[in-house]
Amino acid sequence: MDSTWSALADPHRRAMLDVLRERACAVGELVEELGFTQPTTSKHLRVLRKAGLVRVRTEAQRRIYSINAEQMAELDAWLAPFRQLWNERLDALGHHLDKDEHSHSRKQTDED
Amino acid sequence: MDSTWSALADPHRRAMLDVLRERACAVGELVEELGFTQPTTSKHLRVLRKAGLVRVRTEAQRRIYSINAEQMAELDAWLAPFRQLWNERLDALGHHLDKDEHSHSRKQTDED
DNA sequence: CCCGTATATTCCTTGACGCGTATATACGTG
DNA sequence: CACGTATATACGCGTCAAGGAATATACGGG
Repeated sequence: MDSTWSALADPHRRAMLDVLRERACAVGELVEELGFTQPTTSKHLRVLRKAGLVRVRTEAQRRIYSINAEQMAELDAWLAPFRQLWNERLDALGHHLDKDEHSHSRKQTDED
Repeated sequence: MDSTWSALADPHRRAMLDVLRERACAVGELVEELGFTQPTTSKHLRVLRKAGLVRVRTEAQRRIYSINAEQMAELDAWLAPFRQLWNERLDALGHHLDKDEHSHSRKQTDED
């Protein structure tokens, strides 16, 4: 899914997921815990909900949000084929430690 | 890292990573394979590079891009604590299949 | 040194996003 | 039904990212 990844692009939303991973929370608890305003929190929760990353359970006036593990599993599913790459790399490091003369310690990725 | 996640928010860039996972590619090959224009491809590659998700190797005029497995591993590291959640869920399904009366089959996430 | 190939960058416009403020809706209580 | 609590939404604004077209840079060959 596309909205799933764009939902994770925002660090605030990842922080919310980190909290929700510990326990399901009402909106007000997230507001207290993270310090965002209530409308902002609700709007981020809406994005997470549309992305399928969280689900809601209504409990009187309160909305209890919790992680939707299945959607998180989809993220993991996309990541899974890449996992083989760093396993190979770790394996390679074990075999011939300095074959690439530590060239990976050069920072060539943030040359801006 | 923050730029790492925002880089993945774009489906084009995820597609590029999917290609690069199979084999390292020059820019031109990515252009052919994915059908984006050359400037667009270069710009997306720049984002991926700044995010640390790919690295470049210069080879005459061509720039060979490849996955940076270490940064992908960081994504996996963030995802890891959540993995426990769906393992628990799968485990729970195994033990008492319909304890939550299949409530997770209701789509309450895309109510927009 | 000029040229062709390969790639990066700039400029510009447009659309999406996040925040804050204000307001609307839902729910329980007296 | 008026009220307070809890949450969601609408609006206006500033910022930012993406795409297209044009241009600039790097490299190798004759």
